[in-house]
Amino acid sequence: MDDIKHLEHKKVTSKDVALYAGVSQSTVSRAFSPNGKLSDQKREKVLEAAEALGYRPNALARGLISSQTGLIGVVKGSSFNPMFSELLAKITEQIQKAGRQVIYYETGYSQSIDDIFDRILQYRVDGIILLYESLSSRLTEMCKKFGIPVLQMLRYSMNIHTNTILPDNQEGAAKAVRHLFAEGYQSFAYITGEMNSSSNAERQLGFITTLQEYGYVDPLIISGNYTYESGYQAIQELLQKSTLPCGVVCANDVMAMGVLDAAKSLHIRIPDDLGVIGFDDIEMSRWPVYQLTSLRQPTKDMAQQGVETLLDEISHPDRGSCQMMRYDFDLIVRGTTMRRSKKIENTE
Amino acid sequence: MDDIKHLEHKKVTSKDVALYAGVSQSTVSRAFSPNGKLSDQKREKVLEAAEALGYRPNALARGLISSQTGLIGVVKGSSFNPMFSELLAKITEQIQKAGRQVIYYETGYSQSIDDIFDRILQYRVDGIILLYESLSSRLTEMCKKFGIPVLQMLRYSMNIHTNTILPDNQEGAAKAVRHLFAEGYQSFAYITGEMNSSSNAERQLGFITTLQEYGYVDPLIISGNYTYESGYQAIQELLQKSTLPCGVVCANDVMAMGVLDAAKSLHIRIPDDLGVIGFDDIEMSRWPVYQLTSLRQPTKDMAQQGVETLLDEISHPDRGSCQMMRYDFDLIVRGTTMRRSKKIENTE
DNA sequence: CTGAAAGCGCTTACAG
DNA sequence: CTGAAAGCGCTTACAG
Repeated sequence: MDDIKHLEHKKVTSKDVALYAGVSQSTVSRAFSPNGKLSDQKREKVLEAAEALGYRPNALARGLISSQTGLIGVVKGSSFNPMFSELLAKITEQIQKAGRQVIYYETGYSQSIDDIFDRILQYRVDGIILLYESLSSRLTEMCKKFGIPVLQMLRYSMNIHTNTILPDNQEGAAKAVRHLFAEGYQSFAYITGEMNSSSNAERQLGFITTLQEYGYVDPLIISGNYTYESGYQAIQELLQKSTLPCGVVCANDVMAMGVLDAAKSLHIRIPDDLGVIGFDDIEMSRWPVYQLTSLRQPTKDMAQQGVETLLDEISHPDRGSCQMMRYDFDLIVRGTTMRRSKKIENTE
Repeated sequence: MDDIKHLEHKKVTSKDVALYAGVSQSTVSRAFSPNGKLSDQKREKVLEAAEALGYRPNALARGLISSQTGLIGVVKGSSFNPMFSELLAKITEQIQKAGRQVIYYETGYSQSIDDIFDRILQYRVDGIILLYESLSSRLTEMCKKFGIPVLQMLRYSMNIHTNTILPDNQEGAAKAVRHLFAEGYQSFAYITGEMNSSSNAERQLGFITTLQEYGYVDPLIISGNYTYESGYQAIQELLQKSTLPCGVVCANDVMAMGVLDAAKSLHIRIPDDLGVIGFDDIEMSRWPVYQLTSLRQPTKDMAQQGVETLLDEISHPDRGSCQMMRYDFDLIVRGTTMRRSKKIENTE
């Protein structure tokens, strides 16, 4: 029993450390405060005592009194897309680096986003990041009332004024079209993602308007839903309504792979008869069997800039900024579109 | 200016609500406590006032006094494997359902796991879940001192006594071998994952011991590292050292896909000449081009049981349990191994 | 440079 | 059933 009691010095407080070090409790507090002024001598004494007792300042008590909890609420929309996990990882990294913590929520299960916000606000987070999840005006209002900055990432909500970070979907699609054009395709098609996705809408718009610049009106649009199966099936409609060779832009990589696999089974030559581009540049795009040309989101930049912007707003609550920041896709060119470049290579 | 001040009734406390409702502050507190006894009449009054003022109890103050913060620290090892993201999602779901919050950390970046634990402990979490991350004995000791229960998932640390949840890797590999045997393969190979992975070690062991039961000693083991490329290359060694037909067990699906793609390029017939099984049952395994037989981890059960076990330990800190819980893989049979069953189908 | 004291927003015995 | 009061573990003016 004595042993156990000896081990159980769990709840060590600044008072205990003060007693042990022979200083006041305020001095202990100062030793652990970033901006606490203290003589080096005393600080060392306190730190030694703290070390000996296994003391760690209680972040809750700290947060309660200083009204900075160090907590950032991160709410992720539920989705199978690995890009979101990647972005979550990078956001987490940035927040950790800044000495803050992520309090994490995922929507789409039992909890509605309203319930989640209710909880987040109870924990008095310093700020909130929404990852692929949209914000209602009611919630925006609530955050404003509580003075909590919000950052939206990857999703755009109409009439909601918060800082927002998005890839430049329209320009990404434009890059895709220009590339296909440069490779010599003269017929074009776009396979859509889900209809309620703002990313899809912007990509489709970019596809259409860029083709208009080249004099193509009313290009072929085939309905998909971001799944492999929908890409696999899209090829039928494509063959009916378009002539080969054709350049196809898919709203994501997974669909593009469906297109490629279906095309192979029909002995359609890639990239000669069919050029294919996807969005996201997922890991598989590099695989020898696919060699898929794709548009990659600059997740690292977005995460970095996003966290920086949020932290900036936290330290300057006065300026209620609401910028929309767009980030360019990188076009990663691979075998599924290298029609002309390949030919040149071959004839050299 | 008046407008702004009017909007800025941010920090509403229980005191404000008490004043508004004409009751004492303790009464307000009771109205929001799960086990606070209060007359329905007063409760209603308080809830109305709270609603009117936009009051939310401060979880930090609550945690400070009740020494239950409602926070569960979740630490995920950095990895590209989408299975971990899936498990994270399901763990998060369970924790949310239980009315607690996830405070999330990811290792592998700048932060060492020691630093992460330092932060976690400052936030006085009620418990910690380690997801594919191993625990040192120093940290285990520390958590014990603080009285914080720890659950390990997907990784086994020697001599570390905490509750642990793992898939039954050895039995999973055994299932794979038995299935290949039933499908008529008489030659076998295993392609390994990374050497420091306990999952790989267990799967390899299951592969070898099960074959021994069938009288096969010293089966072919080919080195891989969980990547597509390593699977793609493994086929060369396989063709040199084994005879077709051969049944191949791969330590994960991604490698299995490398094997399949390489085999196709060499015109090896699947499943007649080569049977292939992977682990994880990732989304792509279902794709028509792969139709990969795979072993699926019961992530939902593991998440459910894991969170339940942890919460149980939190409410009963006395019994310092340290169980190892194993979960069976489900064998999902698809085209890459249906040798005999396929033949039967064909001849019918 | 340091200590005594007030207070952050709650919960919970303790009375009545 | 309800209120007054103590206290959770800190930070931070306020003195000295």
